Amino acid sequence: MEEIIENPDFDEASEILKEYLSREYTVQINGLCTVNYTGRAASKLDRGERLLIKKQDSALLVHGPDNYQPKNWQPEVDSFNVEVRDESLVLKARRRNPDEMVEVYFDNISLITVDQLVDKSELKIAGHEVDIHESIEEEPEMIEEGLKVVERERETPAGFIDVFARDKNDEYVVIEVKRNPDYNTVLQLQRYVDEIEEEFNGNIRGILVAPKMTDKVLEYLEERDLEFIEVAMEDVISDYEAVDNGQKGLSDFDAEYSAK
Amino acid sequence: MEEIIENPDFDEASEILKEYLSREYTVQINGLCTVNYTGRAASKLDRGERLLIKKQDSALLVHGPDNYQPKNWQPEVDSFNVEVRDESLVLKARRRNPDEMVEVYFDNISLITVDQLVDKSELKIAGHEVDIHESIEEEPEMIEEGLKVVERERETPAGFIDVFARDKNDEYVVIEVKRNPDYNTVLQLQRYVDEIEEEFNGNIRGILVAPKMTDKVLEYLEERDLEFIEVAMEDVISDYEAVDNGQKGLSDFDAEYSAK
DNA sequence: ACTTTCAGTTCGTTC
DNA sequence: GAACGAAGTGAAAGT
Repeated sequence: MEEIIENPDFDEASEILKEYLSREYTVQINGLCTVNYTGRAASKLDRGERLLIKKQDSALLVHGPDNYQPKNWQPEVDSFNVEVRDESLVLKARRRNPDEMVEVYFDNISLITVDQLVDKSELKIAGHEVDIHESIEEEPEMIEEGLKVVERERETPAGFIDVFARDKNDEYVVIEVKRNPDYNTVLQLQRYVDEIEEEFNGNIRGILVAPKMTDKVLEYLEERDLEFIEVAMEDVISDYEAVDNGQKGLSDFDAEYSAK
Repeated sequence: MEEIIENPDFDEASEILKEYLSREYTVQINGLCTVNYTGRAASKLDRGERLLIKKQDSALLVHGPDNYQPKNWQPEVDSFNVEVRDESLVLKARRRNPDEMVEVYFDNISLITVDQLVDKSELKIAGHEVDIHESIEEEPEMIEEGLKVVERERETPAGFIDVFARDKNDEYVVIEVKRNPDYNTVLQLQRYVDEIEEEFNGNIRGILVAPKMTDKVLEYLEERDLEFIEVAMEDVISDYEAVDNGQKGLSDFDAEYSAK
């Protein structure tokens, strides 16, 4: 921990910020401030107590007391500017491309901490659409008995078909995989089926594979004689093990106290 | 500032966390940890130094040293659990609906701060799609000389038309507004035009209005004899004033030092 | 560098 | 509560 400063005056704060903002340090500022944003859109945030975080890659976050997402942010700041003016400390963070700026006017700063975090680890996520593709390719029978994958990412004039297969009767099957299927997914699948029917001059089955489904989308599918197969997320992430202590499921949780 | 504790041992940390996690305090923890997530998907994050934030509405964030977005999160935690086990402090945050859990295993904690932030202010944003709609309605000639709005949100079997208007020759015009237009936007507009042409039995103009455009989407438009009008974001947010000191644009920024 | 597609999307509004 | 669409979407992969 490089610096921990409680209730700094603006001159002191300004000095610290100028020293650390543009370098690879994680800077946290708790304070009372107003915030303006101009760029792709425009926003203003009236006076309130907030937590500012400047990360080591120059990303800037303005967090309020609630909501998991920041009130304001800047994914990448090209230049910081700090000055003391009219009884307030002004922090400006600008980036080009797109040209946008976040301006923070501090009325009071209760805490500044400066730290250098070391974290080379990567976040590995299982359960994406691509994982479902792979599961199907490894184990086509999870979709349907007798199914054989012919080709993946087959190109048609309407785009790329996720999985192209043959069923147990040796008929062609077009499979579209979606994590969150909607009306457009159905239209897409229909377009693929139309293309393949034209190419092979016959009736082709179209199957939408997804971990969840809504009544409305199911209706659209049935209107077009398309099919739906549900895949359980557990099947997709089954080979996935948590890092520590075999914490694999949600079962061994014994709540001691509850939030809110 | 309620608490600032440097390098607490696990028992001390555990005590503080149990006291404040489930109450309306903002808790920040800097420390070395691994993180697992299980729920809608599954993820694991190997050992690294990170910043954890528990907000006053029980939202939980796990931030790494870079990237504006959190590595792991929980928008709303229903129950926290803290225990010291095998030389590590384990923090579990679970929510139901969807049922998911974030588990954090601390190997070391360098700082815990507890604060109560007061912020009732609302974030006001200008420049959304609805703002473009309103600008058109107030000043249709920003799109084209002689344009008159006939109806907004006109219903067709294909969905709702953003703006339905007549041009200076009294011909009907279908206007689709999009902040980030893509291929689907073009298809949508085409569907609306088809519907209106059927209803009025004649040729109808279709215009896509957007603050930006890509070459590819423009091609799609031209292939279908649809038109594109660019609106400047400045026109949409022109009546918008920043909170302090008349900071309206990006012009008065004088960089003192640059980031990265 | 631009385009396209997905996301533990999230976050609204509306029905 | 489900459904539909927008986001200062962001991020990644392909071109």
